[in-house]
Amino acid sequence: MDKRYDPKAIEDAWYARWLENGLFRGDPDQGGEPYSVMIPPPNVTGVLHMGHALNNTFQDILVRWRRMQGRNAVWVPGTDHAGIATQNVVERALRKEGLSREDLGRDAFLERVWDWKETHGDAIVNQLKKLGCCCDWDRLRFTMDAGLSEAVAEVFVRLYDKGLIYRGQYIVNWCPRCRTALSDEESEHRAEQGKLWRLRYPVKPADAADTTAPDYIVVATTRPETMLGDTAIAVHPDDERYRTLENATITLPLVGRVLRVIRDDYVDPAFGTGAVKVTPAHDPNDFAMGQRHDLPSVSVMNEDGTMNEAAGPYAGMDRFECRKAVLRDLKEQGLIDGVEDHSHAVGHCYRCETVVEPRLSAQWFVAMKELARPAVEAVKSGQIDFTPARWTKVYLEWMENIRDWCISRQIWWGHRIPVYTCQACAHEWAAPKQPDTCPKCGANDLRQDEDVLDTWFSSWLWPFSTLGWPQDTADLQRYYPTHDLVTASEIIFFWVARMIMAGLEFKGEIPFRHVYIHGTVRDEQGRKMSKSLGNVIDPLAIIDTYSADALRFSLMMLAATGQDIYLSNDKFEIGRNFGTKLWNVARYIAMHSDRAGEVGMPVPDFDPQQLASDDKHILWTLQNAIRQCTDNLEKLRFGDVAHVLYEFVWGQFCDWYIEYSKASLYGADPQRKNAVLKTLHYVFSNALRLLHPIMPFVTEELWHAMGYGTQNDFIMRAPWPESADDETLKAWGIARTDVDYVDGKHELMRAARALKADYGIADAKEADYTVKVGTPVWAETIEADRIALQAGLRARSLTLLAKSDPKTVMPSAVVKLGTVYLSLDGLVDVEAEQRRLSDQLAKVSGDLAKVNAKLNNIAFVSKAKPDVVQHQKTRKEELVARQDKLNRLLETLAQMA
RNA sequence: GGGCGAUUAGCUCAGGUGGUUAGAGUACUUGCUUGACAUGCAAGGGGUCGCUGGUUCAAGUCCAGCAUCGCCCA
Repeated sequence: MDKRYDPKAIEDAWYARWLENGLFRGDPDQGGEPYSVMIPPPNVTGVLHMGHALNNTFQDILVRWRRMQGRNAVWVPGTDHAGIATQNVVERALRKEGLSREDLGRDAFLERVWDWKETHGDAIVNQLKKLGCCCDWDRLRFTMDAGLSEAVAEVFVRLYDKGLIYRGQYIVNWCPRCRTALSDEESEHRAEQGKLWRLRYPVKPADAADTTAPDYIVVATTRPETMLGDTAIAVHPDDERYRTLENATITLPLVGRVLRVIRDDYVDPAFGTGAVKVTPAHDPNDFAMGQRHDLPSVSVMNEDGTMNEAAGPYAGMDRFECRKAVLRDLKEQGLIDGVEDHSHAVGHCYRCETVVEPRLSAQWFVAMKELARPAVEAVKSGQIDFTPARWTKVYLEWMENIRDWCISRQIWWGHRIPVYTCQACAHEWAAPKQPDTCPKCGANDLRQDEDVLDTWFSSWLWPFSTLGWPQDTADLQRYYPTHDLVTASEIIFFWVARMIMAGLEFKGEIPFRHVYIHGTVRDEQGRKMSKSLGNVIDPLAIIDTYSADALRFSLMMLAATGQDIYLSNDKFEIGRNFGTKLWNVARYIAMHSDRAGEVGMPVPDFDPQQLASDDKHILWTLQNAIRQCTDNLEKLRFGDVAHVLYEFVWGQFCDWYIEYSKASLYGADPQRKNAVLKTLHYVFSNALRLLHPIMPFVTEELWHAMGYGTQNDFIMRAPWPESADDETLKAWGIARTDVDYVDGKHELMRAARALKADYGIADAKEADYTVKVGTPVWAETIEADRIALQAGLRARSLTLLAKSDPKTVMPSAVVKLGTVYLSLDGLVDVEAEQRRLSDQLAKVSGDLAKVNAKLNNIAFVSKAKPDVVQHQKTRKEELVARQDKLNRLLETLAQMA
């Protein structure tokens, strides 16, 4: 093996070999309990960012793990057509050629979009491959595919025929730049510091002689330009202040329109002046009032946000320019009553960030209430659960207050709404396929609706449309419902909730069992990563510098369940260093092995006679690690899995067992050497498999380098480790006392090294040690383990004392197994030694006082659980023993001084 | 305005159902070209667990209030 680990040399190669061997392929005809995951389809315009890397690493871990467990696993990948975003991209390209989409016409434009998709649409897919994702690429889907389009049309027709899709004039979120309607979810509200202007509308009393009437009524608005479309003034029905205005004439300034005064509960009499201007064509609440009071709607804006003819002299101006002009003119006429700063939430287009304009237009909607009911039930009953559980509330909250979904978009790229109107008889109907004739009158002059559907109208079918629905396919039968859905909180409403509704409505079954919501990737300062902030960390650049494994492992180490992840470049050193560590330990093992392969798998028969306590300890610790990994994966606690493995591989295996093994591997006893090698390979081959889901590449490389698999026998399909049962451990002669002893030995060795360090002796330098064994039980064990202990301590000599104390004064430390002394060539610094032991004593005495306080408390002894009390008693014994030893050592020193 | 989350070492964070001697990574200090590894080894310093009350034999952990920050929905 190379001295240096070079991930670049192996990652792409292994990925290619996995592909060649069809290891990612799901086969519905194969046995095994199915396990399926649907990728949250990234936009076809997308470029892999850290959020994708995180999201897909989780999924890849789950799929690889389940596959190793023997499940019939499939991970279905794909992209969505991202209607608005993709159209924007292509339009931008056209503009460079001086063309607009209208210049091309609908068909030619769509051809251009398809061309673009064919050339650029695979970018993100290829990037997922760099990450190592084991998606079944043969099943790659695109929301505009023939199959998925068929599903979309089918669903539309079903809902239409059921009366759940309707068209109507409503206020929608309108993006003047994209020139399309958006759903409520696509309009992102952001707090903005705006202004609230108070405008004066002149009042002419019904009775000219009435002098009590005010000269004007004051209304407040944040969007003055909309006043051009006002058709009424509204006050609260109980508001006495405005009684006199009932029959007065209110004139709309600048326009001269006469406004009605209406009384409506919607108005909050305590807010502002208690009177509000009503603009039914430009505000959803005003629109509702308009409906209630039969008000005319005057739209003053064009699709692109410029003012139309109804705006009179302002026609042609942009809406913001018009705002300035209106304010200027009102000011000239003395009709501005005041202005104040006002912070309010303003909707922005989630694609282009343009300020959304509420606009009256004819759109298609899905009535959601009926669809939501079973979807609420599915979560309430626990059929579907969320991790972390708190998202359940968020989901239910939204579902229970669900609003109808605006699904029409005034763009060209997408699924065209399959509604046809007969030009002869005006019959309107929805059809899954383009009809030739009107089913009512037989005429063939038909017109299809011009709009396309919201992209999410195809994404919400994703869990079953990707498996072939509406055809009843083998895939569908085998892999639906899917198991885990891994996604971010941002799209719970957009996507997760809607998929649940669609699954239940069209498949009659939930689309997935578990929803795992992970956090958002942020920069060091906690800001979202964005191109405009320039704080993006590009996962591909990280892969290039540190490797995909390093990226994945680092992300998992940092991923606490559901919490946001704060990243900086140097965070990825965690994974890189860990990968290097793995590589080096493999080199070490390989260096000492002539015939590695035969001991990797399956589980070897360990001869208890041949196993030393350290061997038993690492074997026991491994079982523990296996249990914890499986357990944490089942609970979707990815961060814990990474931490368990890090601690096991580095903290236990490398730091202790490997060091311990050196004495045997460099030693002369072939039997010991053999037993240690066997243990090394068994532990390492298990560790590699446990690590494989997180670090697929380096584990595959080492699996082969170590000879654990034959040429075409990949770790990818090696069995997931199972912890040895009690019987096996017994057969190997492993008992709890072995583990306790080695833990105690580690403590002793650490204390002994600290003695060296305190006296400025390099760790590498050999020293003479004496150990006074504290408990008779350990005496035998330590004596039997003397060689290993001596080697571990780098001790030139090791004197074991069972009963007597050492004759001379030496620096010492008290540990569970006894007292360890360091022999010095020079003089002992008595004062320093006294200080050190006194510090230890102070700590021990402090702890003892706390333990005693508990045990002397009758309430504690009588009320606390017996095992808790027992634990404190045991601890007390330990502390007392330590205290005694320390006192004795200090006495001896005192005699010296 | 409503809801949710966060507040633990200089920094980034773990601490499922209350009982640990409060941990990790990183940064820092000191010493190490030890035969897997300086992308490393060894030893160390560093914490009133945001504040105030409460429940309990026992609170970083549960409850209430407050403060600061962040997110979602109006």
